[in-house]
Amino acid sequence: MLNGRTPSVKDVAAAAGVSLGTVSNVMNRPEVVSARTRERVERAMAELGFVRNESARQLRAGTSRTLAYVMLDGTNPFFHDVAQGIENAAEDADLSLFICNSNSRSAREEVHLDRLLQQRVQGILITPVDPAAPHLDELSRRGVPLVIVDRVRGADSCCSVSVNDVLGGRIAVEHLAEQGHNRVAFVGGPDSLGQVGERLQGAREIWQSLGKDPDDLIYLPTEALTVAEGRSAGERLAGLPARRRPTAAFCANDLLALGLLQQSIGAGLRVPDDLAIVGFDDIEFAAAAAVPLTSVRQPRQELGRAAAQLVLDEATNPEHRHQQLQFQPELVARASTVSRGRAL
Amino acid sequence: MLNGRTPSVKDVAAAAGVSLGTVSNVMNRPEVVSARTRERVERAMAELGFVRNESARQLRAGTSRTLAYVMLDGTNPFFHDVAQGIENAAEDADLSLFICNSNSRSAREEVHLDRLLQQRVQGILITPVDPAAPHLDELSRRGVPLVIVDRVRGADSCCSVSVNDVLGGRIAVEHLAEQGHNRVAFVGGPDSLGQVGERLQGAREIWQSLGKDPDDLIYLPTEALTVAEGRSAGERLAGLPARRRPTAAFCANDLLALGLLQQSIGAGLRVPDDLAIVGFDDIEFAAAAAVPLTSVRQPRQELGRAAAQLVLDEATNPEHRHQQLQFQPELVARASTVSRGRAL
DNA sequence: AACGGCTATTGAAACATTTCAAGCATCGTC
DNA sequence: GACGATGCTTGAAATGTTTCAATAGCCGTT
Repeated sequence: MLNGRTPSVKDVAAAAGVSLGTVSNVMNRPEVVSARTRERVERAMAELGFVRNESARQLRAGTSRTLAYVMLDGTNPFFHDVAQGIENAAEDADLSLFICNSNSRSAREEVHLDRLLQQRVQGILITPVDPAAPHLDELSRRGVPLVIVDRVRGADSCCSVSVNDVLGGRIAVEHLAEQGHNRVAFVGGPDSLGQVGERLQGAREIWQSLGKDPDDLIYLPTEALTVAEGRSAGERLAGLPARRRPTAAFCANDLLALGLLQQSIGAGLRVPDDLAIVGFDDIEFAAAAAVPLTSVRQPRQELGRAAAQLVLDEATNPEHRHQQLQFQPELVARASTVSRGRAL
Repeated sequence: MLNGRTPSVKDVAAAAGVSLGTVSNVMNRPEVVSARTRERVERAMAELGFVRNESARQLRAGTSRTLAYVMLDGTNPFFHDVAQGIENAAEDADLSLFICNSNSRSAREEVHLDRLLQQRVQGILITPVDPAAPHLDELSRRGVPLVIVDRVRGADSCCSVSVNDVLGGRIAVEHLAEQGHNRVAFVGGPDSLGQVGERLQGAREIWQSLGKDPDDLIYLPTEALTVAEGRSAGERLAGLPARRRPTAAFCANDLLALGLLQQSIGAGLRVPDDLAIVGFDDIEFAAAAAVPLTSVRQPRQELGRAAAQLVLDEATNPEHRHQQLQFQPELVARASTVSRGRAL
């Protein structure tokens, strides 16, 4: 009767001598069924090795038990920390988390979103390639709970969770100025990326308000936010004529900073004495670098957790209002900007 | 008639003036439906914004379109590279990939597996906390296609994909011996971890066959394979009396090696002149370290891709035989073992 | 005009669950 | 001993697809 099939509620019901509905009740509202039959049903389940079919459950109940996060760049540990924060929140709410990776490709992002729509996930968290992409509007229009992570989107068409990147740029450069640097490079790009633009803006603002010459804040553009690009920026830096060469660099993220650090040390520079370096994100490897990296810390896990809470609110609370949450970054000073034995 | 609901095949059929079955055919075997009606149906879908309900599809068709990977440690980039390899293979097969993370906790692993069973995923790839855990047998017994990644399991109860860790240990230590080191530390632990034990075994084998004194291969145990543990190992290393202190260290993975590297440089040692260091895995940050790290490379993405292919074979090919695939590791020599300007 | 062979479409059953109104005991109360 | 009330259990409908046997239409042959 069960020939090889994986057992269904029907089989359990038969084995326990009760009806379908009772088995379902045991799973979904155990309090309405008497202790005696509950126990009988549970034993039957265990004996048969019954595992509830989630597709059928979801089809009938109309509600799924999963959240999804579409991350921007799988090679950047920052996003994995964000994902971990989401996962923790999801675990608390007894939900599963689907993790996808767009690898910064808009087409791939769209494929993932389409599939998530088919899965009828409860909500989608995303760090988008382009926050203005029309396929994101599409989601809102469909009424899928949506939260933008680490970016913001025009108007309040949906929730977002981000970090004050302008402020991040300010504190990074302020720190360098305090250390006595008068010629500083900003390494990052492409500046069409929201974060890069804002971190640069913050850097320029504080530089100006400190009364420094704008020409002494040098923009060193990169093609991407990777270690390799950081190295290449280092080479360009070394190629500058000595009187124009900066004594410090503020990198738009830690991967760039690590690349720059590596290239500089390899070229015989002393860090921080010949070149001070500040990164952004404070990923785990920042502290673990051979010269521990000063960095602007974002509350990565917190970011993910907050985003998950927003998406759950949107999914469950009918009076939900879209919010733009913003966290404040914080400078973590380490050896890459502060000489050993030299007081702050 | 459609009041707010998300449209179903039925709505599409009505809008296009055809039957349910035809709409389904348009999606699943477009070749059997005439160009004219196909076009009509497709227009109706676009107008209504129809998105197929995957739960219903899966319930009826009995087959899901997802694979799952349960990774061991989300903080280790190695596993993300493996995941990327799986993802690529999944993409080629037009499947989605569910990524879970057990964070080395057996209980969490079990929760994930249970949920994946409920989802009726096509197959499960896993780097288990303990390859002998009974809940893995449970999966095999249920007939879920299963592949163990980066570990092996007794007998041929299921497929596995791994790297020859004994050989990895041999080539690492052989390389150090070639560089003239006569006193070498092995850093890693706990040695209940399969990889750690086998890498250590390989190290001991080659050490002996080179005719060196076993007492000069020093085992420095760690609690986990993390950067912090690497630093702590560095402190213990520094604490050894000079005549017993090794001139080289072979670390069971790159995170340990990076921690050791950082601690050593911070303590004023020159790498590789005072201490040569070899890691294992060749994660991206290995090459990017301030002293680029010599490491034993595992074909990480290849590992994932091969595992995905095995699981797909098991899922689709009735004549599938379990296989234990093993890749060979390869030494990547960099500055952490080879002095600049000194020929290999 | 009947027929056979195509191709394109249809209709109904099936998938495994949840939900809910209705039914059935059992019990205490008058 | 009738009556509600209470507490469990049941049976059937509903969810959105896919699948497949059956049918309808069409064309060319005889």
